[in-house]
Amino acid sequence: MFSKACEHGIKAIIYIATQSLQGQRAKIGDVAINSGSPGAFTAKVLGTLTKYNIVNSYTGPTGGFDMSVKQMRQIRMSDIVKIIDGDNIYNGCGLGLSECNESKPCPMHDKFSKVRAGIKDMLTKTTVYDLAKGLHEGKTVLIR
Amino acid sequence: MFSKACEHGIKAIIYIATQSLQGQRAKIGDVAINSGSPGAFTAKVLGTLTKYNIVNSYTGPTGGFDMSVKQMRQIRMSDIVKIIDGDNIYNGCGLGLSECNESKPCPMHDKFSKVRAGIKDMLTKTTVYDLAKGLHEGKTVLIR
DNA sequence: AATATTTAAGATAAATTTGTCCTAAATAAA
DNA sequence: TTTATTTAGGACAAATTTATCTTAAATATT
Repeated sequence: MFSKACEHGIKAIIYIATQSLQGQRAKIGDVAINSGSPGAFTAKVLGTLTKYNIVNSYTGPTGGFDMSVKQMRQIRMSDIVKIIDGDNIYNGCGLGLSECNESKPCPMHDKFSKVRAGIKDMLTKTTVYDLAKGLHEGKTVLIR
Repeated sequence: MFSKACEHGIKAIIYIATQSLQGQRAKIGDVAINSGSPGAFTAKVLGTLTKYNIVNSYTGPTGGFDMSVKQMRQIRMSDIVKIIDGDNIYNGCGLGLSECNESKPCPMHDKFSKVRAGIKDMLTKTTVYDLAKGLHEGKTVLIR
């Protein structure tokens, strides 16, 4: 469904958000340990997300990553997925055709587009804050 | 969503089914041309699907692939996807955790499992015949 | 029986994704 | 100003997926 880069990116963002809720910046090492993801790899993904103002980064001692509550509430999972994996998941053909639409559909188009709409809807309605809250309250986990 | 192997496999199966509806076996070369997929690669996927009795293969002149109408009506897209891509799409965690369930869920579990159920439902309710019919009637296409 | 045609299957190659490593740049603190 | 710490980013490596190539096995036809 999502690429590994995207999975790691999402987990990292959720962890950073929970730390930010506690007034703490998260260093990439902490992020890696607490989100169960490879540090250097995740660092690159966070670099991309920083460029898009999804998360904020700071160099030097006391540096790390953080998010404002405003960011957490505004940024939707659909934004993050789109930045990392592109929008193929929202618009792409289920059978990989370069184009596929109502007027010239692939055999799965009708049924597939409904599923896709469901995914998009779900990701669009879910903010970083929504997910960070569950983790912060101990109702969900990032590692197993 | 699906791997390339799965996309090519599904397209190939749908093409073979339409040919079978016309009483014709499809050779791998025909399949490749008419489903827009790489022949040798798709041949391997069809080899796997043959092993699982999704499709029938015959060697020698007049050989090729075909499906009975009974097969087309019984075999669901979920069967094909499971054989090629495994059942991660039905049961896997959206964030890639090795385990993820109600009692110890990842932050996306609740919302993600609904989406997954939608995908599974769609694939389970769609048979090869359903899709082959649309292609056979010229309502859908395999190449663009 | 010989031949031509087709799938089967293993080896190999190319491309993409995932992951690591190392150096540079930024910056807080001593 | 020096030092230690952290992200940034390029080069590189490993793993996986996608795709090709070649030979063997099966089989219909002559």
